[in-house]
Amino acid sequence: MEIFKIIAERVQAANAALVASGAIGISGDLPKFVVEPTRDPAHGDISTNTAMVMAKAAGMRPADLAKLQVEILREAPEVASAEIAGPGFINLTLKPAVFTAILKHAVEAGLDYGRGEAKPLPKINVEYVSANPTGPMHVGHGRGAVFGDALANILAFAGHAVTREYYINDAGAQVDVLARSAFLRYREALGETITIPEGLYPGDYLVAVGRSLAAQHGVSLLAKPESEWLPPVRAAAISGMMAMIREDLAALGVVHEVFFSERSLQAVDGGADEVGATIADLRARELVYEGRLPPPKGQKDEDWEDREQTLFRATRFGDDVDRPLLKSDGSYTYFANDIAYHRSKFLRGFTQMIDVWGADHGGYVKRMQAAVKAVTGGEGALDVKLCQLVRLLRNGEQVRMSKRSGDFVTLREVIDEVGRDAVRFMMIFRKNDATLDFDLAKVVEQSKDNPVFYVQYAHARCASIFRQAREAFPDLDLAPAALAAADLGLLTDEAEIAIIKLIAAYPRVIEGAAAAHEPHRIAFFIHELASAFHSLWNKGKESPQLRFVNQTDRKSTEARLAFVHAVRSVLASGLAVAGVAAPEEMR
RNA sequence: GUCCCGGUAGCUCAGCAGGAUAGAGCAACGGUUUCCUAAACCGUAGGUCAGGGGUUCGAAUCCCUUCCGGGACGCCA
Repeated sequence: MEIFKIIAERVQAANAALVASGAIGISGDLPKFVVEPTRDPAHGDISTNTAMVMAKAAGMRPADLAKLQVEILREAPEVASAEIAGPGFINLTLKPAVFTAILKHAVEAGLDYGRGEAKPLPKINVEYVSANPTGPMHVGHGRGAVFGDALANILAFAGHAVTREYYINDAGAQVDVLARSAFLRYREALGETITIPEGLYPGDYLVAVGRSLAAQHGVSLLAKPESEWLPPVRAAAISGMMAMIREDLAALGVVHEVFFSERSLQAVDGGADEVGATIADLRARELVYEGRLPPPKGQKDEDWEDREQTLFRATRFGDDVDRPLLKSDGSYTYFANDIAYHRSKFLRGFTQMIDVWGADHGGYVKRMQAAVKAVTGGEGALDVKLCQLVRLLRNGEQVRMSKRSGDFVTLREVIDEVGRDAVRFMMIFRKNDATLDFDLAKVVEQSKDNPVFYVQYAHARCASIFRQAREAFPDLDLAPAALAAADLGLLTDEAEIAIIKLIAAYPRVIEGAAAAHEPHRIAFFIHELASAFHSLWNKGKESPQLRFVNQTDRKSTEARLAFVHAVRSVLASGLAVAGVAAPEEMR
């Protein structure tokens, strides 16, 4: 088990014993405390604030309380010494055997080190990308795609059952516009010269759709009225766009298990009217009513038409205003469809939902969370992760992305230029809610300025050490099981100990990143580990006795190879979560 | 007018669930290569955590407020 949890249990037990013996007078639940790694090695290995958080309830001074706790904690089998410091911290120094045991475990577990125990329930639905099927993905979509994918990886690694889902917006007016644009390309494919009017999609990615329509239908669609040609053209265009999007996603290494069609929620193409059912459901619980909304404030409201409409009582669940479900023409609003969609997730057994959206949808969060609460009867929870904009740069100069002209920079172009690994790593090497500068020139640089390279290089160095060892000691068994048997107590250098502590913290980092839904923590962690490792490597230049492979010292070489194997595993594990390759060499 | 996100070193950003003296990288300056990949490392310098109140033993972190930047605001998706 993870060391921080073990110590937390020791503290818990100590507190319980003190309460039971009457030494501390607290009734009911004990206050929550934290057990965390110390930042300063002078403070020992692990520190807890338990005395400080309990002091008030116990009516004691933190120091007095800590004195009682320390006496018990000192006896714990993992603890070498325990001291009270500062305003009442309890600092624990662990026995060296604890760290060698952790390292040994990491060596044996390899890529499984840090993996969480399988959690029985609840399963989690992560919805991400969900780019409209009206064109190729751009860089902003790419950020959401990588973020969602890495988040799903972390949750899965932490032990959750995860479903990765893509919501296809194939029901709105914009897919009709797409169909009309494709129809023009169809006519073009039949030999006409076309001009694409304002308001339609000009991108030449529809040319192929037009050709295949021409091949399939010949001239037969030309004579038909729009009401007849639109459905088949729309279907062809959507499937063409989705095929293109899937290719873009594949180029990023992103794979969804479920592609969910918005259209499938409606009474079209022979489907059931799930949206209507959802509204009826809510109406039965008096969460839908007919009423009027106040006009939006601070805006010119000349266009405002005061009318009665069908509203969802979002305010009852924390939203600012009730939200319309039907447009003036009687069709469903996008929001109504979205409620039905999230209801479908709930009906499919998901109580935990995560949506990854672009930041421009921030105004939509409250109402969607309100809807999820309503539609799940309070059983479900939705977390929305907003990804901020990506600014594309080249040597510090902003690259213009003009969607109107149809020649904007696509995600695919960026991947082709700098590679999947660079795109993926950079996309999560920043908090999701901060804007991201993505410099096309910098991310292909092979230097420490480029974090992608820096981390991969550390991994390659680990591999290089093993190649070295094979030459120096041809008879040495390099299998993990054999390495784990080495005398790990020989690893006593400060830098080595510091890295072992990082390795010990990895499971905790995974758990924290999974709980907070923050993939960037993994990226920063492996970057830090890589840095510590590069540093140790260079120490070997000045101090040959610190080198990993030491021809004259078989014992220490064995121990260090085990150590390097653990470092390598953690780097590889973190890179895998990020979806980035862990290369053996980088010549 | 309301709501959401951000404001931390000259620049780009971390800061884990409130903890001990606020950390990296870049840029600047100074070092390290007969030696496992110098594609790397070490050191120096650099801060009123936007401002002001509050809660707390303790605040960059939580609450209120002001300022600045970005985004959103019925019948678009």
